[in-house]
Amino acid sequence: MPVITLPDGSQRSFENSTTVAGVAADIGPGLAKAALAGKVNGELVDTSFTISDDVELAIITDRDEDGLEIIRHSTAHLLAMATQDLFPAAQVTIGPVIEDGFFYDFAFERPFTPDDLTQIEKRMTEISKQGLPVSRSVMSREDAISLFEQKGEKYKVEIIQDIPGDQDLSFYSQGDFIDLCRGPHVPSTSNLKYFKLMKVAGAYWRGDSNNEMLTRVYGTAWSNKKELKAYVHRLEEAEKRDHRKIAKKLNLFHTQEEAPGMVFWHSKGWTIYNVLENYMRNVLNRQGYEEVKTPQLVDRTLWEKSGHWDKFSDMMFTTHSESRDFAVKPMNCPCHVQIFNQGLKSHKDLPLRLAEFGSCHRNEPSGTLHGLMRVRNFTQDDAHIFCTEEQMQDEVSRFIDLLFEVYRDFGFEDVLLKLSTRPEKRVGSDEVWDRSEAALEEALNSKGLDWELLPGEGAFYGPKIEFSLKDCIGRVWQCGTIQVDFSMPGRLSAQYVSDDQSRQTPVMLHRAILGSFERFIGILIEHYEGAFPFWLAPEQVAILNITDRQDDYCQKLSEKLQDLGYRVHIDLRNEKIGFKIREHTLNKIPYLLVIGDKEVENKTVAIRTRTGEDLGVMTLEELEVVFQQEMAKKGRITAE
RNA sequence: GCUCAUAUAGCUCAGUCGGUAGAGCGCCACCUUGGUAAGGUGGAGGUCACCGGUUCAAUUCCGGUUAUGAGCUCCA
Repeated sequence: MPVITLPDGSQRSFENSTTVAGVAADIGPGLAKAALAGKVNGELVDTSFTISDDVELAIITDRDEDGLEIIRHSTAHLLAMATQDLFPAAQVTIGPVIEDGFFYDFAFERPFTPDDLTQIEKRMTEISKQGLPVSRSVMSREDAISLFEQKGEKYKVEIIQDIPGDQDLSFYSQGDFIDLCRGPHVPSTSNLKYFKLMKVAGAYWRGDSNNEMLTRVYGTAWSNKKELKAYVHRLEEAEKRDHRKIAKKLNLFHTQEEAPGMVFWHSKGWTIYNVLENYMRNVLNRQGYEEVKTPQLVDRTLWEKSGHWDKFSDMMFTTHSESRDFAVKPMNCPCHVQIFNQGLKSHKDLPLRLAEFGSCHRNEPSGTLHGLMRVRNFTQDDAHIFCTEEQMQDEVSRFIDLLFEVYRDFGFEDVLLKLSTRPEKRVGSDEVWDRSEAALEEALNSKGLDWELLPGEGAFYGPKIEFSLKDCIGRVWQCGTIQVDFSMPGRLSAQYVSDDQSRQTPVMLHRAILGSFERFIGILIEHYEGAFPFWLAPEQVAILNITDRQDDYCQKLSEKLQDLGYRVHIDLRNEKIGFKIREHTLNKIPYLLVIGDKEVENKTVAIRTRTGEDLGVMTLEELEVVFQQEMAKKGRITAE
């Protein structure tokens, strides 16, 4: 006689064992219809789950986050069923839930076309309308293997064979479709109504590029029509933020076939770049970094010594002169060690922080290039900190503080942190890896930061923390990083004299805050949707005359503001004021100064923002105050 | 690098079931001197990405190349 405790604390008792669906029906017919699954003592189960003991139970509907996830998971099954209905030769593999939707990977003799997707989606709707019951069953491994072998589903057989242990496996079927799955699933295909297939793509079996490529179908699913529509709308809005589109409109940069993965910076984009570089230069100087500059072309032998040639030679651009091989530098660190190695260093010189805005080239695979986010020629706000092992922790900690301080200047509050640990292919002893991983982890934990562990994702020479930001459609891009390196200083013979006169090898920390200027600017464009805050805007203020009677005044005003260090766009064209305002507003210039006879007479400016706000008329002195406040604020979100 | 898709004027895009192309915006000239998101008139501008094939004829069909886009793999 089970007693069931519901989330609100109320209890219901039943004569005999019942099911989740039974409890829902007991509460009310509305809930019975809406129930998608249950949560029994914190564990998600199907509505058909039998309850015979006293339990805590929550009925899951499409209003719960868990409910939405179940809908997406079940929709992936619906997709697989529809696909096999239409293309019986297609083999099923995996179909997980992802952010905003799901996908399913199929093995088929040819990739699906957009037309196929339309057909599949139509079939999914039909199956949904049939309201096929979804039922769970349990099979032994042997039975499961023979069943799927008989069906010719060799990928499923492989998956089943890889599940460890001898426990029975659960299966879900709807109509004559059956799939291996842990579940839970919705009780009926009629619970799946608001979905849309989004795109086809290739994906490697088991994520390994040595394996065959499968056809992946992406879809999205929601609990109601409104949410589905909102999602589609959100995607359309995000597309407008695409940095490649905005860059064209605002004339920031372009790329062309002759230089794939490299950027032709136009004047306006390059202005932003320079503002960023000078900003970082100031930040780093204040933090005790020394700026250096090292060669673009360096003899192959240095890259062999550093270990990079071994791992990355095929991704380096090389050139040849006077019977020597050179590589265009893919990174700055070996060069910085060369500077460190000039002159005997003392422990009193540490930590020594060498910074360089070094332009690097990497021959990234063509398929990975992406606007400004992934390029073949980029410049990092790169620096290497040479320090003792004792100093390492403090340097890492100081760096993290600095990074967050810098990010706040751009209004970034949402930063994803990841700690990547030792990969299979690596240099250095396990003991050294233990210590460096612990140092990074401790630095994160001591600040109480949330972070994600990525086992095996570290660089070959050491573990790293990555600081990532999201682009307009939620893709995550790594920007900042700090990496511990116990190996390269030794490989390149870096040494210092310790306080006991012995020669020691320093630890090297590789670190960048913005990461590549290219990528960071890409993120900034999307973050601000092209409306850069005053301190970053390529043109900060536009001066517009009403008629040519005000030309002289406008010229003098422009010179004055330029002398004060502001970036001025002066527009004395013979156009109507409305036309000019529209144009410069669309170009997202933060402030527009309108100058007519009245302003000339009173030595004032009429000021208007790009958001259409009229700030009235003010003197040059008052204007300066406005501008100074803007400069000081940078891109910070003022918390009030 | 892999899979699929795409490539037409400076930009956004239409079009040709095979007979060498069009719109809007922008650009140029002239008129207009106009007070807060588009004044008027006229004009110029394209080897339809590149290389081959089929054809009397290819921007259009087919193949290849390059670049771009989405995803996968990779990212010192």
